[in-house]
Formats: sequence, C-alpha cells, structure tokens
Amino acid sequence: MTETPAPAPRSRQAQKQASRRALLDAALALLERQNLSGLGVREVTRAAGLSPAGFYRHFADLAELGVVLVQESLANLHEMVRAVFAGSGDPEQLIDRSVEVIDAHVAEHAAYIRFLARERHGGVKPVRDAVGAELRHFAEELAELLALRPELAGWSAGDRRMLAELYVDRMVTTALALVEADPAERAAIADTVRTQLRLINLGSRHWKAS
Amino acid sequence: MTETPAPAPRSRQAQKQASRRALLDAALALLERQNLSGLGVREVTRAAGLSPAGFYRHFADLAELGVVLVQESLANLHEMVRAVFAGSGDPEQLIDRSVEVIDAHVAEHAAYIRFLARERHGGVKPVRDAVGAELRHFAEELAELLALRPELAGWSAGDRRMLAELYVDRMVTTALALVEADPAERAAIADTVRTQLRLINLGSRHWKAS
DNA sequence: GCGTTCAGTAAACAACTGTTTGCCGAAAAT
DNA sequence: ATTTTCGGCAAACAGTTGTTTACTGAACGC
Repeated sequence: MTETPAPAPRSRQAQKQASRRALLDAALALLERQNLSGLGVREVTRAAGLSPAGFYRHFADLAELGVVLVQESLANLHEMVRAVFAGSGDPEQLIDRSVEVIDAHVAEHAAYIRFLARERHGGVKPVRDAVGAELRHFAEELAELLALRPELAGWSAGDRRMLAELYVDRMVTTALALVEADPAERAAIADTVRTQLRLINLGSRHWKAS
Repeated sequence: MTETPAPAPRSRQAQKQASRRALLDAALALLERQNLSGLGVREVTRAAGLSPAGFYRHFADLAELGVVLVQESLANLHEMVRAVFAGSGDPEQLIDRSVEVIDAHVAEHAAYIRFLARERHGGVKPVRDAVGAELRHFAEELAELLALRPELAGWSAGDRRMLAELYVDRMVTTALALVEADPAERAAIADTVRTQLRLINLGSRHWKAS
C-alpha cells in the first residue's frame, strides 16, 4: 500500500553523474593505501559497482580521473584563505586562525589531502603538473593579499612572492605532516608550525629595515 | 693468442653483489618515470638482465629493495652537512654554501632525489617510514650543530629543534623543486631559497630579543 | 507514439603479473 | 678429490590486467 520506494526514476544525467561520483569516490578511497600509478581501471570499477567498460564512458584514462581529483582537492582553497584574511589584521591572530583552518580542513578531508601528498611528486605527469599549477596559483593569490597589508608596504613584488611561497610551503608541509601523524602528535605539530610562522613573521618585520 | 677477456672468474660474493647492484640500478632507473607501488618484480628483473626468480635471492619484496634505495639516497647526508658547517661561521656564507651543496648534489644524483620525492609520501609504508625516520634523524643532527653556534646561545632545545625542522624542510622542498625544474629555472629557485633562508636567519636573530 | 541517444553490460582479446618448484653448474669448503 | 653450498634459470601456477566489441534497455526529443 505504501508507495514503492521506487527503483529511482532518476533522469539520465543525474544517473550519469551518480556513476561518475561513485568512480571518483571509489578511486579516492583506494588511493588512501595506494599510489595512482599502481591503481587499475578494473580495481576502481569493481569498487564503484560498475563494469570495467563503464569506466570509459566517463574518463579516457586514470590520469584524467586523477586530474579531476586534484581540482576537487583544492576547490575550497580560495574560500579558506579569504576567510582567514577577513578577520582581524593582527599577525598573531592571523597565524592562529590559519593553523586552525588547516587543522580542521585536514581532519575533514583527510583522504583528499593524502591524495595530494602522494601525487604531488607522483609518477603520473598530468596529475603532478595539475598539483603544481594549483599550488603556484595559490601562492600568487597569497602574494596579492600580502600586498594589501600595511606592514609589508614598500616590498617589491618579487620579495612578496618569495614570502608567499615560504608561507604556502610551510602550510602544505604541515598539512601533509598532520595527515600522516597519529592524533596524539597533531597538537605538537600545530604548535611547532605556529612558532615557525611567528619566527618568519618576525623576520619579515625586520626585513630591509636592517 | 691474447688472453681471453675471460668470462670473469669473479668470486661468488662479488658476482652476487653485482647482480644485486644491477637490480637496484634497474629499479632506480625505472622509478624515474614510475612509482614504487606501480613497479613490478618482472619489470625490474627484465631490466637488470636476471630471471624473475632470481630477484628473490636478494630481496623478499619490492618494498625491501625500496628501503635499501632510501638508505643509499641519504647516505651522504651527514658528510654534506658537516662539510657545510666546517668552513667559515658567517651565516651568510653558510647559507650560500648550503644552497651550493644542494644544487650540486641534486644535479649529480637526480634519480635518487626524484625517488625520495616520489616515495616520501608514497603508497608503500615501509619505504615511507624509512624516509621519515631518516629526515627526522637529519633534523636532530642539524639541531645539535645549531646548539654550537654562538648566536643561538640561550635557546631552548625545543626552539632549536623547531628551527632545525624549518631549515631542513626548506632544504628538502628546494631539492625536490630543483629536480623537477628544467635547467633554466634552477638559478631562480636557488636565488629564492637563499633569500628565504636569509629571512629566516634574520627572524632567528631577533627571536626572544623582542 | 516512435525513433534516437547513450550509460551500462557481458564477453573476449592477448598480454601481463607475483611466486614456487626443481634443477643445474660452478665456486667454496672439507 | 669430493662434497656441500647457493646464485641463477626455465617452467608452470592461477591469477590479474587494459581495452574493444557488439549488445541492451530505458530515458529522451519530437
């Protein structure tokens, strides 16, 4: 008498996107314990509940799928950095907020972060290049935000870029360290990076002032 | 008439070590374009000129071979850092010498560096752990050397360790960037890292003095 | 209602994989 | 001189792999 739960009369594109998501999710899960260059098409389709041939309706390659995962991994980056810079301008608080955001993000999207760590220097060139391009882009964005800060007035674009790269790199390395550490170590890691960022900030305040 | 070049009446252990080296070298070469988790035993033995079964006379696993490669990759680290610290104590020159040494080392042992970059966060746990342990050890060594420097007198062990990690990390990241960059970019990368190290040094000079 | 589109399938392809087995032959040990 | 050791090999094992093929059937555009 109840309405049949229905075999879900999903529209075609909805169903297609569902399959695509299943492939991406299955791959991401498998990549927690494996490298992309060691992953197999059949392995992914098996985990996603598709037939092997079905894979090719969505991607030409596993590399292509990998590039999509890279974009998804870094999709929220812009919002995150802007949210950090939105609040109070005090460098101390800015540092604290940055580390908080990273810590939360790593906790919530561990699989994506691990994937990035694995493939940043991994064996699949298109994926490696995609990660590099996104991180370079991120450094640019940070450099622009740094240009707006009063305490860095008078810095050359090159020096701002240099500082931005230093910060980005510290953040990335920290995220990778956090994702591989067991929970007990995480607080100590966050503490260390806070101190390091403060030291860098201190250095930048005396830069060119010497 | 001439003495036959001889089928090389090598002693047994000499021959065994030659095969072992062939396996390691073949694997290292293959890993320039591939990840360890995507490498195959047969692939390695084929490139090394052995039969597949021959592999197991030397290693139980590809992971085992990987760990040996990690150790070889970082074997010269101690000599390198001590050589850098041996000369003049001026921080500026120390930075310049460090970057020079890294640059030369990367140029000469590109394959090993690439391997480390790939497997530092790669999918094979024993190898990943071996890299992590060696780098932690390296940070410890640097922290000890920093303790001897007059300008850091009065620093706590924790702070010295924090600074050492910051330096090590910057070095490692630079090495990985250099090995993937094309030759035209390398000078710019070296320049940037020199500036960043100077900024860190500046920060450490004002640390606790504020 | 009716032909078209197209995501998903099963089956087949040849080629590849890690690992074990028993054996060989030469170096080493006695 | 004879026995033992052992690095290397060929062969076989039971899988696995990526990719293409022709097909099905339901959602689509009209």
